[in-house]
Amino acid sequence: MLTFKQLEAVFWVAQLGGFAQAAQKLHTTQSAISKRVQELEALFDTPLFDRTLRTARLTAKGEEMVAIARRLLEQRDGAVQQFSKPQVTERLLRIGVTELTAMTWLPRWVSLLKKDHPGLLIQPSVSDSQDLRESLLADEVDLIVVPEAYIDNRFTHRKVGNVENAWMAKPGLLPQRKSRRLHDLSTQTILTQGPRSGTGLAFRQWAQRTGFQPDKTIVSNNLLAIIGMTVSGLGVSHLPRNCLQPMIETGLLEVLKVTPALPDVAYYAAHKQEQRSTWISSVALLAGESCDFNRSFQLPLQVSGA
Amino acid sequence: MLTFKQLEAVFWVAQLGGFAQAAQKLHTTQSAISKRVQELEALFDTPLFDRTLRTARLTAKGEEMVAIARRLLEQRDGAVQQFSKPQVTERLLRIGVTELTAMTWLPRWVSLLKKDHPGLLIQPSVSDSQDLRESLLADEVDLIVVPEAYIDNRFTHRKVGNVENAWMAKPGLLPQRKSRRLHDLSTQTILTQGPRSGTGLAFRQWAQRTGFQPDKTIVSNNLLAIIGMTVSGLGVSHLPRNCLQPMIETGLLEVLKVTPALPDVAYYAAHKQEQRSTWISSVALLAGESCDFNRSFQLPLQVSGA
DNA sequence: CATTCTTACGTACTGCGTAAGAATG
DNA sequence: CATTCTTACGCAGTACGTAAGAATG
Repeated sequence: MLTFKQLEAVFWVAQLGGFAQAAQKLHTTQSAISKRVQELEALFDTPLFDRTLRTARLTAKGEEMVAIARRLLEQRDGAVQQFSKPQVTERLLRIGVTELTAMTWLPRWVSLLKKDHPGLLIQPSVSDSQDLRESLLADEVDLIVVPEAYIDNRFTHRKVGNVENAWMAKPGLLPQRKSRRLHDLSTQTILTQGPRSGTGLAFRQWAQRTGFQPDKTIVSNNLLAIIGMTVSGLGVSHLPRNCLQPMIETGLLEVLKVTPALPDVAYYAAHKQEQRSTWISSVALLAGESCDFNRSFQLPLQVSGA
Repeated sequence: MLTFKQLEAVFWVAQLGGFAQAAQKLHTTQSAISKRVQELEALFDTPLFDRTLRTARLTAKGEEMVAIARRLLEQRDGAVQQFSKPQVTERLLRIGVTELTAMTWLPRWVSLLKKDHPGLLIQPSVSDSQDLRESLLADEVDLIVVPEAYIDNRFTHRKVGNVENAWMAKPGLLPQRKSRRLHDLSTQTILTQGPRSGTGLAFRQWAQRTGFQPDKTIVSNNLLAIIGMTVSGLGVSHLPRNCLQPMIETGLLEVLKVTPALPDVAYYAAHKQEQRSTWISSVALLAGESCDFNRSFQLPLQVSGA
């Protein structure tokens, strides 16, 4: 069983360069530290320190473990700190959105919020849907806007908009044709988002259902990166249609008519049902009013000179 | 002391709706679960379950704790799984970049990589600099491109480029003037990135040194969101200059001449020094060749209709 | 009165510290 | 031969299981 004590041991040994120093730091003895490290080594059946030298030197696996330990310990300390502080400032509104929202209607929403609630401190953070959902559960944000799939009974939610998707590619990448079947795409490199993203998840599930299995894929966790790589002709991707209209009109992207068509994705604003709820509800309402995934935005990326 | 056992207890009690079920799941007794939960409640001096009901119901704080527990346990399991798998596929290249890189020269880099290494599976992930650094340490990515501040002795690194920053705002937001002092900005709302971002960190340190203390700030973790809000006139921000040239030319943004000037930020490609290094080095070299933060890209955002 | 959680108590065991041992430079 | 980590061993405290108690619906 992995424990924090073990992680603390390897971390501080690595940090301070010795078992003795780590022992002092953790208010225990060298012996205990040695044991905890050995437990960890036994657990994963791999040495973490090079014992041939007199002084403790990390192995490659040890380096990795230290990095993992640092992360887990930071997570723990952060969680403790967050949980310990009794209340968040009342005039701070932390909203979480995905990239697509950030690119389209976030500014308008913030703008309306500032007008309706002057003096309010707004903190918009952008992340993938799964991260946002977890942040909301852990009370790290007050309200999120995510695809339907990430909505949960525990949240109060309200639909804010719909996103229409389409297959896109660099014009000329594929032979010109009126329309095509999904199968025709499977030899192409498919650019898609990771499983932590709403669009990525929806696409994966849809691909599963339709039995679509592309040969090659490039996976990224970032919409803009996908768009950029698509524009550069690195592959075919499924992208929000309407907001990319200008890029289609200027000939940077081409919409591919493919059957069956990609599904729409519905977006919801969600927050916890608590005391602040009534107030937060008005924020969610404003989200619904300002939401517009179809507003066009222009070429966000250079065309690669490859 | 917070332990995984305690977290597992509250998590599974919440998940399965009872102490007895959780006990079964964790191969122990109700009594032990009860104790672990009580330890946690004592640790934070707050009830996690409502004991007035016959069946276990979470309190508000309990909900929060469950979310925190879920996250920490997921982190742990992920770490274990990652550490347990002996080796990553040799033909998979996982690169980590910041948003700015994703928006400017990532597609070109990927394009060159595909040309030089056909058949290579490329996985670009986009995140903040601190995240990327941690991911590299934990062997979750093979190579990252981040600002100088996040480079570490443990990494092999190579400079790839330089980013020139400037103060920007929506034209007309501030009274027209040839040039201004930093002090003149302190009454404006400052849009800036969070402390986990390279630019955000550099700015904070710089602000500290120059004694700049803005009245109001809007903090986000996303460059695109900052740009969007700036274009919408929500405040003044420090942004990469050259790549936003088209937005300046089309009158969406205005560069403010302010003394003292904002510092440049140097970007480096970094990777661990290991067996694969020689190969990875060539990837880093290509990064240096394709890097160009000054390539213009056009308006990535709608103008807010607020 | 059945179900669900808490409390009490005796036990087993894990993890700790002391101190001696091994290895290195 | 001093320093650094490991091993051995006995001890102590912790966490556990059993079983009885309290509270709820």
